[in-house]
Parts: sequence; C-alpha cells; structure tokens
Amino acid sequence: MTFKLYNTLTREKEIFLPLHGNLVGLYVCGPTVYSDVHLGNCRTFISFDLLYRYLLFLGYKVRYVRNITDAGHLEGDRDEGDDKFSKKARLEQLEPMEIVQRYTLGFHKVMSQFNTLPPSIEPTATGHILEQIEMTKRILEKGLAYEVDGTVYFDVERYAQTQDYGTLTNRKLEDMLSNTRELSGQDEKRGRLDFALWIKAKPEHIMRWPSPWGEGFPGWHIECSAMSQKYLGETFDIHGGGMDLAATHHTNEIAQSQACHSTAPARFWVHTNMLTVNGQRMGKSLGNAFLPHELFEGSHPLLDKGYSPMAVRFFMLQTHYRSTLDFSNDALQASEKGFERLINAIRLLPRLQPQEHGAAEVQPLMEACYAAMADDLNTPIALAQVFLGVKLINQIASGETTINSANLLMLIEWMNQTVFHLFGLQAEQESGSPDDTLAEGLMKLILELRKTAKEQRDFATADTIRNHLNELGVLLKDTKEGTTWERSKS
RNA sequence: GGUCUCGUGGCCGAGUGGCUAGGCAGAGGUCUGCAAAACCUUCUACAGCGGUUCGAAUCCGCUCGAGACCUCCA
Repeated sequence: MTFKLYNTLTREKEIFLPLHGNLVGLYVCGPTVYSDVHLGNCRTFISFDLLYRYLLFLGYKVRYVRNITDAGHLEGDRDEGDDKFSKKARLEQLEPMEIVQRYTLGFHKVMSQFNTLPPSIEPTATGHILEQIEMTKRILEKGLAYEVDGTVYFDVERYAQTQDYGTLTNRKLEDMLSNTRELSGQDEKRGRLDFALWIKAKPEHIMRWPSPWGEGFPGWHIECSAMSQKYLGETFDIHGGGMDLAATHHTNEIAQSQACHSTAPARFWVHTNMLTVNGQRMGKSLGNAFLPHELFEGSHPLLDKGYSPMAVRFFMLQTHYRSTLDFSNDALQASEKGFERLINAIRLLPRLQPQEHGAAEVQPLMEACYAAMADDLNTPIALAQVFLGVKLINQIASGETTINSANLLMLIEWMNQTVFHLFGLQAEQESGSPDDTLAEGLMKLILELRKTAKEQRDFATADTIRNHLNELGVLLKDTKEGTTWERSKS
C-alpha cells in the first residue's frame, strides 16, 4: 500500500518513501515548558502520535525525536527581553530549571493520559548548547550571520541572495520585508527579518552559557536545527509541528540548515491545524486555552461536564489533522457517546459465534479503512469504516446476520489493530485488577438469582436487584442470550 | 495590505463531476414483564449569483461571510 502524505513544501500529497531503506526519521517540535500545555498543544502531539503509530504499522523502524524547549524562547521578537523561563521563574520565585522540571513532568503526564507513545528521543535544548554553538559558528564562517556585541544574527537578506527564504509558506522576500514591523531605534539587527542565533545574556539573566561571543543563550530556531541534525542527520524524512510554526520557526530552521550544510533538513514538512474554541484559535494570550485537566474534570467555565481523555482523543480522530477542530460541548458529547458505542461493540467481539456459511464480508470494510489511512491519514473515513464494523458486530450479536470463522478472525484482528494500535484508543476501566475475579463470581451469582426471580415472574425482586446494582454503578442489560453487565460511566 | 484556508443536513464532520460517508440528536418500528442496550426505517445537505458540462454541491468567475499566518504561540 502506498502511503500518501501531504507535504507543506509542495502543497501536495506525495507518496512517502523513507530516504534510507526501512528507517524513518521523524522530528516534531515539542512544547516550550514554561507553563502547562493546553489542549491545542495536545492536539498536535496526538496527531503526530497517529503518524508515528501509522509508520510503525507500515513496518518501518522509526526514530521519533520530539524536543523539549527549555531555554531561550523569547517573549517577543525584540531580542532584548527575557526568555520565558527566566520570566516565569521570577514570577513564581523558582529556579528556571524548577519551572522546566515542573512543566516537563506535567507534559508527560498529560501525554500518557492521552495514550501517546513516548518518542524515541526527547532531547532538551539545554542539553545541546554545544551543538547549537557549533552550528552558529559554521553559519558565521559561511558569512551568513554576523555578531553585534555578543549577539549573533542570521543575515536573511544575504541568505536570500542565493536561496529561497519564504518557500515553505509561499512568501516572497520583498513582501515580507515590506510587511515586517519597523526596526526600533535601539535595534542592532541589520535587516528587519534577521533573527538571533545566539543572544547575549544581560547581567541579571539567570540561564547563561559561555560561548565564543561571551555569555549568553541560544535563539529558539537554532535549537531544533541542532537537535534534529544530531539525531536524524543533515537530511531526514519528516519534520512536523503545528501550522503556526511554519511561517517563522520552520522557515528559519530551513534557512539555518541550508546555510550550514547546504542541504534541506527534511524532505516532508507536515503541519497540523489549530484547535479553535467558538471559531477562534485556542491560545494562551486569548484566555480561551483549556488545560487538559480542566477538560477531564469539567472545571472550565465553558464546559458543561468533564470528558475522559479517550473520548477527547476519539473526538480529535473524527476530524482530519489538517482541518481546524472547533471545540464545543455538543460535539464533545456526541463523541463521548460514539466512543462508548464503539467500545461496547468491541467488548462483544469475543462472544461472537461463527457459522459455517456466514454472510458477513469484512474485507471490503477493512480495505477501505486502511486505504483511508494511507491517504494522508484520513481518520474520519477510517473511523466511518470502523463504525460499519460496529454495526456488523451488533448485527451478528443480535442474530440478524451471520459470519464465518475466517471473517470473524479478520474482524477481530482489524478492530484491534485499528482501534487500539493505530488510533491509540483504549477501553477505560480495563479489567484485570485482583478484585475482578471476585466481582465476576459475585455478579454471576447475582444474575443467577435474578434469572430465577424472573422465571418465577417475580419482577419486583428482579427490578430491585437491577436498581440496586445500578446505584452501585453496575448496568444490567437483558438480551435474548441472557443478562450481561458492565460498569456504568460515572 | 501580503500568503492561505474554509463556508455541507438540528449539531459535529468527511468526500466528490453522475454511485447511501460516518458519529450525535430527532421521529417511527422490532425486541423486552418493564427498562436499558441493540437492530431496522426515516429526516437527505452542500453560502449566494453567474459560467463550463449530457450532468456540479464537486471545475471556473464574481459576491457575501468566517478563520489562520505574516509578531511569541502546537
């Protein structure tokens, strides 16, 4: 199956083939850990988790690198302000590295709640200062950067004399120049578009490292260039990140790598779209940024109730990664129910009985599902096929259609592969705790007693049992084949 | 102003030059002692106006509207 992936560079879906045999190098710009990740951030990482899982599914050996930005990310473009960590550290009266540690742990917790696979390597910017200095030196040697009083700038206009600068987002240099904010009087940059590779630390600045240009800290863009090159090589397969990074961060990364190695850093550039709330982009500055735990608990003013991480992950899968996804209670509730229906059907799978001349055909559904995934990770269509599978499972379970053993095996395999491995969903409240054997036994006994009551048409007793169990969070379902039970959602 | 998306049924959200997307909600039915669940049926849309075409919601043009990026942001 050929996998087609949308490449921002060419603005087309292209057939994806690794540069080196069976190996795939994937780099994704990670979070800047100076505050809690919000849900918009999570969407990006969940989208790339899907890509990672899909590449693994295709049988590739993937090195997935996702960095932690823990230094040097400036508040504005002035190159004179604080980095975000120092500012936050002062506000919270902590060491900058305490800030980094706190929010890195928080990030990991949220990622695991969303059941994303950990990356192969998670490098930190502060752990790669040497590499960034080396890269800055090389760019200086090539004459594409200059130093002013301890700060090193990338010379965009000089670079643009021989290379395209704005190609990633299809912008022309002249337009960019005419649209950039005016240089302020004290600015030491030569060109309006120039950006810092290395920034001189002011005396009160806490995070600082020695360099050939004096004590300072790295610019934001050079971090990703240095780390991706170190672990994936000068040119690798896929570079990803949120769409908002394309115009500036990724454009500058490309320029740095071209300047340094005369090669493009990545063959595919993949960008995920934004999460919106009431049609507006979710962002910290806009005050509409949900924190994941607020969503899970339902403690945000815009939310009617809480939603489980898996319901949210399911919700995100219903939209393509390159479309904006708008958040609303209605949409979330619909997803929650849909997800529940999916999981309930999957729980029925082990109980299905094959028939010799079964009618159901699984192959067409499965093929359509995988074809959708191969078409730029079209999860909405893949999910639609899965729901046709759900319908099939329910029909078999209720005796309205039949399935032979070969198709049943295929159905089970397909569902498990797609729902759990590819989509990364998981049934909540998995059984397996020590209590469960006891619970199973007790429930069996209770259901036997209730069955007897029902047979004797003692419905009062049967209903009492059902109601009491319901209060305890156990939901009974009377079907033709007998009564089943499950833990109800809180 | 520049670059670029998008406007789909009650809601969310794919797709596409002619063939039921899917989920949620609603309505009717089947099943059931009742309930729940499940199943079946149903409601059938593509912003507006022109054009191309045998045929367009899908291509082209215009109009209206929404959003993103161009400045830190996933």
